[in-house]
Amino acid sequence: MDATQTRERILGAADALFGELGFDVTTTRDIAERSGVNKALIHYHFGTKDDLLEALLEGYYAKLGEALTAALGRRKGLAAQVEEVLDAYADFLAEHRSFTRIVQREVASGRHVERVVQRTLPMFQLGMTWLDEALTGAPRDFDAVQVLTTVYGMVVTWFTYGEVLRQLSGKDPFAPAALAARKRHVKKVVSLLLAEVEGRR
Amino acid sequence: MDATQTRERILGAADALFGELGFDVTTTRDIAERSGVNKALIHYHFGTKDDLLEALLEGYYAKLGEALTAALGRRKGLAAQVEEVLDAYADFLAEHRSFTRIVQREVASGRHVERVVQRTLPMFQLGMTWLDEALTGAPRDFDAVQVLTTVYGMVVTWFTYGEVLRQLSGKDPFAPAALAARKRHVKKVVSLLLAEVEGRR
DNA sequence: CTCGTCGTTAACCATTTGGTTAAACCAAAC
DNA sequence: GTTTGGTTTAACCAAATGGTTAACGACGAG
Repeated sequence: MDATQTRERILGAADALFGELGFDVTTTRDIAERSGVNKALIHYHFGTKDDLLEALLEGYYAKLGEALTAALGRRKGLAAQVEEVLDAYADFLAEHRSFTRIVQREVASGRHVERVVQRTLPMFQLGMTWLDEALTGAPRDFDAVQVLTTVYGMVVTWFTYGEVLRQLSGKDPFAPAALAARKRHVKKVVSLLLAEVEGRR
Repeated sequence: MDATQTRERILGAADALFGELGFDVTTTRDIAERSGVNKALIHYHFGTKDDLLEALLEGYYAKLGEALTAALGRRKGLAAQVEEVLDAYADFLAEHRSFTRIVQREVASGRHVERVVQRTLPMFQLGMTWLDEALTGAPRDFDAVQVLTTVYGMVVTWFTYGEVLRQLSGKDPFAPAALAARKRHVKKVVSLLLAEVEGRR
C-alpha cells in the first residue's frame, strides 16, 4: 500500500465518520480502525485531527466548485443556467451525503464555523455576482442576497431534514424519483420568482 | 438561591454554550463555570449531560409549539395564517438564536439525531395536516411535503447561514430591518406559490 | 553493499472528561 | 434543641483522548 492509498483510506474513513458522528465525537482511533491503518499514520499524513478536516473540506469544495463552474458553462441564459446549477448542486449533495451533514453541522456553531464560512462565502459571492447582473432592477425584496439564500435553502434543507422527511412520508427522500421531484419543485419555484422579477421590472 | 433558580441558571448556561460550541465540545465544567454553580449540581438536578440537552429541547419545543398554535389562531384563511405562522416561527428563531444552532447541528448527524427528529416531526406533521387541506388538487410538485420543506428551509437557512450572509453583505443579517426584509421576501415567495396553486387548480 | 528517505508500528504520555460519593450546610417543622 | 429533607460542596476515579517518539522495514540510488 503506497502513501496515496493510505491517505485516501484515511480521508474516506474520516468523511464517513464525520458525516455520521460529527467531528467532535469521532476519535482518531475510530478513523484508524475504519480505515484499517495505524492511528499514528493520521498524524504522519495529515498532522492534527483539525488538519484532517481541513483536507477533507478542501477536497470537497474544490470538487463542488468544478461542478458548478461546469454547470454554468453548459447553457446560456439565466433561466437555463439556474437549472443547470441547481442540478449540479443537488446532484453533488446527493452523491456526497456526508458533505451536507458536515457543513450543516459546522456552519453555525462549534469550533469550525470560520473554516466552513470561509469556504462557503466564495460560492455565495459567485452567486451574487451572477444574480446581481440578472436581477438588476428587480422589485423590492427580490435582491440577489434574498434570492440566493432562498434557492440555496430550498435545496440544502431537503438533505438536512432527510430523516424528518423520511418519517413524515414513509418514503426515502433520497431515492432518485424523490430527488427528481424535489428538483422539479425547486425549479418551478425559481421560475415563479424569475417571472415575478421580469414582470415587475 | 433555591433549586428553581439553580436549574434555570444551569439551563441558561447550557443553552448558551451548546449554541456556541456545540453539545459535544461543551464540558460540564464549562457549564458549571458559566452558571456559577458546582459541577455536581448538574448531575443532581438533571442527571447526565444528555439529560440536560433533553430538558433544554423539551423547553424549546414546548414554547415553539405554543407560539405556532397561538399564531394559527390569530386569523382565518390560508394566506393570512401562513403569514402569522411565518412571523411566529421567524420571531422565535430570532429570539432564540441558540435554538437554531443546536437543532441545525444535531438534526442530520451526531448522537442526537433521533432526539431532534422526534421533536421536529410533530411540527412537520401539523404543517402537513394543515397544508394538505389547503393544497387539495394542487398541481404536480406542489404537494404539502414540498411546500412545507420549501417554506421551512427559506426561514431556517437565513439563520443558519447568518455568518456567511454577514460577511457577504457587510451587514448584520439579524438586525430588525434585515429580518423584516427576510420575512417580506419569504411571504412574497409563498404568495407566488399559493397563487400558482390556486391558478392551476 | 551502504545510505538516505519515506512510510509504518507499538508503546507511551499528560491531560481531560462525565459521573460518583460522602460529608457539610441550610431551613423548616416538631 | 433535635430531626428531617433538600441542596450543595470538594474530592475522587476510571476511562478516554490527541498527539509524540523511537525503532523498524522497504525501496531506490550511488
